[in-house]
Amino acid sequence: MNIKIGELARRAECHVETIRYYEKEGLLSPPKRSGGNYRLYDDSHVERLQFIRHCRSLDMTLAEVQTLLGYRDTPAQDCGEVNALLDKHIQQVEIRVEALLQLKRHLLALREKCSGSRAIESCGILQGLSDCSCHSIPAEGATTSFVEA
Amino acid sequence: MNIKIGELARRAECHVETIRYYEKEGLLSPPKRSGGNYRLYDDSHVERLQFIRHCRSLDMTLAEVQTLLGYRDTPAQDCGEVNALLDKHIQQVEIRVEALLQLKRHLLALREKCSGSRAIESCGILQGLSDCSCHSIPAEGATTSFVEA
DNA sequence: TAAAGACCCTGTAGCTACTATAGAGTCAAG
DNA sequence: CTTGACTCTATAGTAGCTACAGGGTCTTTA
Repeated sequence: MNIKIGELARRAECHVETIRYYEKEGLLSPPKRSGGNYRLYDDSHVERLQFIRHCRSLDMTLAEVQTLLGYRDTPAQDCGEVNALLDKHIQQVEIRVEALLQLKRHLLALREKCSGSRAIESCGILQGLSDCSCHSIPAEGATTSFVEA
Repeated sequence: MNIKIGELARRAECHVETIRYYEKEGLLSPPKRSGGNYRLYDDSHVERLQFIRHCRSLDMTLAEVQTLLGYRDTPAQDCGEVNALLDKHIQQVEIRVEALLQLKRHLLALREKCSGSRAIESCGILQGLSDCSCHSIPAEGATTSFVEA
């Protein structure tokens, strides 16, 4: 079974460019090529790419995905480290949720400061934004980035 | 009152490079220079930069900050649009929180699949990650990025 | 046989909001 | 006069792609 990159992309629901990017980053090993220099994939590539995309949809970094792929590739070990990686990832998500809820509280407090259609000069929101008394910066590790659809 | 960029950075609690970056991006207008070509700032710059940093700590994009600065610079208007911008921003935060909670549910479900220290081959988590049946991609606009401390 | 269209190739630049260098110049204190 | 703290510009890097440009390949149809 030899499929070209477009078909692989369709089966894993991702862009062709993303596949080439993963190859460049070492998550997918360079596949064999056709006479016309087209990349040729088989079922194992489909499965591996789906694994990667699934991890990405769970918001893991490519480094985390690399680690998991490494575990997959050495089946002799036990999977305690897989569990640990996932636990750590869940914890990071929890931290982000907390940071976002804190952020929302700040935004709502700010929004309270102006409810009407006042003149810009007396707008409580703009004034609140100039006031730096609550200038707290969210905790580190609070950064998110999601795979796009 | 003429302060140099380092002092401005100290007062707004941000990096010198960030200030130069904001100038390049048009959020701060180029200040006057000293004989030795040093940037010289005054109180209005301090206030404007604090405004920007406050907005950033609330996770607004630089484009949103630009818009708010624009409103500030035209005090004749009323501030209905300021309220609208903030409402939209709050809504985006809510969407992100929901996406993250959904993500956490997925991760916890995955984590349930393996609790022991089994051999890698039979690890339920790695198997779950290969299975693409729940391959849902988080909603757009779910991306977060925070100002770092 | 030729041309059109769909697909593929490499390489590079762009996105956000900075951060981090390199290599040079300025300025005040000792 | 030298040291050290500060500043300047310009450029490259971060994550994870995405979007070209400028070509080549393959299949189908006229």
